[in-house]
Amino acid sequence: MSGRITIVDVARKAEVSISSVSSALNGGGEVSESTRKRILAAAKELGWVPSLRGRSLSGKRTFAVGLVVQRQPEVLSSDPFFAAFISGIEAVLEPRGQALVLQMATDAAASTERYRRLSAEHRVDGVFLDEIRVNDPRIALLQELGTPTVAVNSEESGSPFPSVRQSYRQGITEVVEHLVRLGHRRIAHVTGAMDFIHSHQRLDAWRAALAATGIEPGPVFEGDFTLSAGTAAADALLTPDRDVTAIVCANDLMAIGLMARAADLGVRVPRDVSVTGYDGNDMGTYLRPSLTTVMTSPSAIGRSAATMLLDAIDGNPVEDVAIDPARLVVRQSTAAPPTTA
Amino acid sequence: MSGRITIVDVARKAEVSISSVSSALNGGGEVSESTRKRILAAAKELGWVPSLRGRSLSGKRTFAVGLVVQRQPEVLSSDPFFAAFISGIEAVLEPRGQALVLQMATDAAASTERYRRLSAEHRVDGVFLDEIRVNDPRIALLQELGTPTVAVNSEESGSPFPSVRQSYRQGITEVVEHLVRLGHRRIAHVTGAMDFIHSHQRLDAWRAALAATGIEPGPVFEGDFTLSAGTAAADALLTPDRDVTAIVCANDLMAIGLMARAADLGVRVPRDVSVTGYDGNDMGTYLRPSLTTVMTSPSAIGRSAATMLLDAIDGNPVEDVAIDPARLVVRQSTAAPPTTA
DNA sequence: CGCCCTAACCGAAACGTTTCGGTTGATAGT
DNA sequence: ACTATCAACCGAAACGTTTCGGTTAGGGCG
Repeated sequence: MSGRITIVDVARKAEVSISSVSSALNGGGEVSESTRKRILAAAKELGWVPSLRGRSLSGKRTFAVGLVVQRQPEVLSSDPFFAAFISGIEAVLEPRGQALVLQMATDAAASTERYRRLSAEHRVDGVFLDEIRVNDPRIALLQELGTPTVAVNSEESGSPFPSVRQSYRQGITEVVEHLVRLGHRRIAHVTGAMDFIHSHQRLDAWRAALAATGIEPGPVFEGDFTLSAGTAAADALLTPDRDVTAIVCANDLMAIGLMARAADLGVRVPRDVSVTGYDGNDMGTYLRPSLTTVMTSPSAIGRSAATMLLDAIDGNPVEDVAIDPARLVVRQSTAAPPTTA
Repeated sequence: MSGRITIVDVARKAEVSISSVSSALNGGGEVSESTRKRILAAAKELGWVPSLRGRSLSGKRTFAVGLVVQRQPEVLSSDPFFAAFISGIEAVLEPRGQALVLQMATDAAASTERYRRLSAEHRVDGVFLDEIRVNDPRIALLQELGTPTVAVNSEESGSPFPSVRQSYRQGITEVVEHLVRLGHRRIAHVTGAMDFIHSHQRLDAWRAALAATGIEPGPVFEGDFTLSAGTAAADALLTPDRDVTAIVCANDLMAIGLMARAADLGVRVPRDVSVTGYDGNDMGTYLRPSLTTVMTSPSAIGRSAATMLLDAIDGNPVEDVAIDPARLVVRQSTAAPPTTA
């Protein structure tokens, strides 16, 4: 109904050619100030908004960017990362008239396929690359497609795309130092799914921080970032003859799952064992005990990533961005180890 | 780089006209089986995918649908509803070659503005209308714009758009009956933000269920769906001289916040007070005590909504859909009231 | 006064599809 | 043998912009 008016109607009303209308809007060509005003007035009066359809065909731009998230629905539903990440992206996109195309994929094959189509159909001008995996096939694909891309927390060297990163080292070092200062000497780690590079990053950071304090690394349980992995970790680590007094989890969800199972096993947190998470999930504040964790900034990451991507699309040079490092937040789930030898 | 090939290249390679290529793909016109094969082979060999740019200009279709979510970032970050809802939508969209444009708005004005632009720019073929508010201005707007729209959990009569609904009555009735059966006679309610229609729906259902059992409604605390509203509710309802023995919360987040504060106040759940939520947040399973709640089906709602919207866009008649009602899930946070008079 | 320059504006092509009326050659009917 | 019919295919317009080369009128200059 309302979509009928086009640039032609505006041109007719303002008594100019359509090329002048276009120039008036985009500030491109030479239009006198008086006619520009007349044109804008006519456009406003008619309620004309340039159609993206015509615009993108002509201008080779879509004014949209893509994000493909690859998750098992299970993890997704309780993971707050993406909501905040996306809201950061949107905060940048909206004032610039861009839109976000969000797609979901359940496995790696589906995920690369989505990127391929996004690019082949010209649905977006650029994409975000997040949650990078070991030997991630999307990297080669996006390079081959030539689609402008911004990576999130990619590896610190050799990433072919500009990247925004929030350092995990400091936060995890702070966690370990915090535990050591409390007196812990036997500190375990529950990893994320090991096909993600950030699982390795966090594991390595945990090892390095322990090495720096001269303490032997405790047992490592291989998790997968899910709540249920946390309960499995509890079963594995909280045996009656355990010597572990603290457990560093690679994300909050696993820490929460672990604490739930600990309660079932009669292991008290933090009195019997200290537990830490990673992310800064709101929920952690409302657990009892509340969760000591490392606070990340998904929204800030989204803002930076979006800014970089739009710059890259415009053909401007883009530099890597480092967000202020994720930092330790001490809450109730950590305390001195039990004094019993 | 790879985006250069067009329908013209395919036509040339297959030695036909571009209109035949188009027909071969869309199954529309009359093309012999042999040439159709030849055309498809040529297309495949060249790796041609029809450009959405051209397609949408010509066909007046964008092959995208829009969702605007309006939330304070705070709530969003820990609310799992949207992730599951979106994944349900995507499950339907993807096989049909459609994409989801996701936008975020922080207040009502921004939200209507996003819908307006989405429509004016022709960025999408239709939209979802979710989290409907009392006197929601988006309803009149979308009617005026004429954009195909599917509503989620709209009011049961007088909605101008086809709607998918999951009944809340049964679940809340089950909650109340469950509590009454346990022996509770003084049952409070913590509402959501009262500008949402579903806050009223849940409040009314709570009242009705109590009325049906002949019990007077207990106190009502006006919350806003956030974790911190839950703690405020705890402070208001868990006074030392309280007579309330059970609290029905309008969502899980508030129940979780409430339980956290209850623990701080030394009020034991469920021994001193029973608490229930609404949604079926995964997290509720991993709290101790775990949360008795009403399990909703955001993913199924998303699937139905997407199916309906695509049908509406195709001009097919669309009927309202009712998802299986949300049902009570009993976990640890509910028990018999304390026996002390 | 004639020339060139420039500001201001216009016309038309181009972008990549779909669609629809038109053409062709073969087949069927009488 | 001639025409009506039909399957198969083609040509060109249309969708709504942007862009770029071209035109015009006016002004400055020698």
